[in-house]
Amino acid sequence: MTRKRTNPDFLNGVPELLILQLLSRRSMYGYEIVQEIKQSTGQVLEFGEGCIYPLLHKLESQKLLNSESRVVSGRKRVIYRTSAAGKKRLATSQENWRRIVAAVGSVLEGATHGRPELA
Amino acid sequence: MTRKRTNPDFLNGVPELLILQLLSRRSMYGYEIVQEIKQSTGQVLEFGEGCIYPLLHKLESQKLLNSESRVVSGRKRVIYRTSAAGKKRLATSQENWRRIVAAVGSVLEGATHGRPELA
DNA sequence: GGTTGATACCTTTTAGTTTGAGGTATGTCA
DNA sequence: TGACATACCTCAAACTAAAAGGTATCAACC
Repeated sequence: MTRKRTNPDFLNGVPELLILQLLSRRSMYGYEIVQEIKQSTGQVLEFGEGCIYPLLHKLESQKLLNSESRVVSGRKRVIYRTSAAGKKRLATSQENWRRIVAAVGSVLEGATHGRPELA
Repeated sequence: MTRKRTNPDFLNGVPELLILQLLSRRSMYGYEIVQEIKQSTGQVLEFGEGCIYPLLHKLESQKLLNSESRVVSGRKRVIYRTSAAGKKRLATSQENWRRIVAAVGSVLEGATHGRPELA
């Protein structure tokens, strides 16, 4: 309808973080990643192909991912995997994520200035 | 080169969430909010005035905030407070935040082991 | 008296990101 | 044959925070 959210709350940078994480465990191809994120978050996070594919290309051009092309039963697959540099980036990105989650949590739970009142 | 991040990772929508939260506890003015967020997060989050002021105006125009002008020792202050509608929005926004944090966490902590079953 | 810095408000421009819609092509199943 | 899932890809639109600039008052300092 009228509200078309092209850049929804709280999701900025999350696709990149998840891609680096998933591909550090095992290699996957784009379409698979889209499905995997959907499933493993119980449909809470759903990033479309229009989000994932450009990101894979960007991360690969930054040498954070390695890729390899295969043909499986007639269909082309491009298989990606997090590189060594990608794992470094993943580590700092994870830490950044946790720092921010903690900081937001401290405001939400009202741990401002020694005022441990009710929430 | 000094890369200029205009929309940094993980922060999308966070300023709005924090503003609604802070102003649901007590009324504050813009400049105060900027300082408060900086302090209460230990400098982890620092949103400039160019981010906060436009947001205050937007939230007020959406009736999520009430405002009141005062003059304190010659300086004008616009004091804001979260409205009833704003508290509703705050509640859903908080829940959304927690859902996303949990979802991302489930991927980040998702061990290398087998597949989790349906809930 | 003049300069600096902190307070307090505001706007404009810019860059980056997800979305959604669109496109191509193959294999499988009814 | 048609429909559908798979699997890849691209592009414009919409939204948001950052940065930098602007106005004005007051307190402190030399």
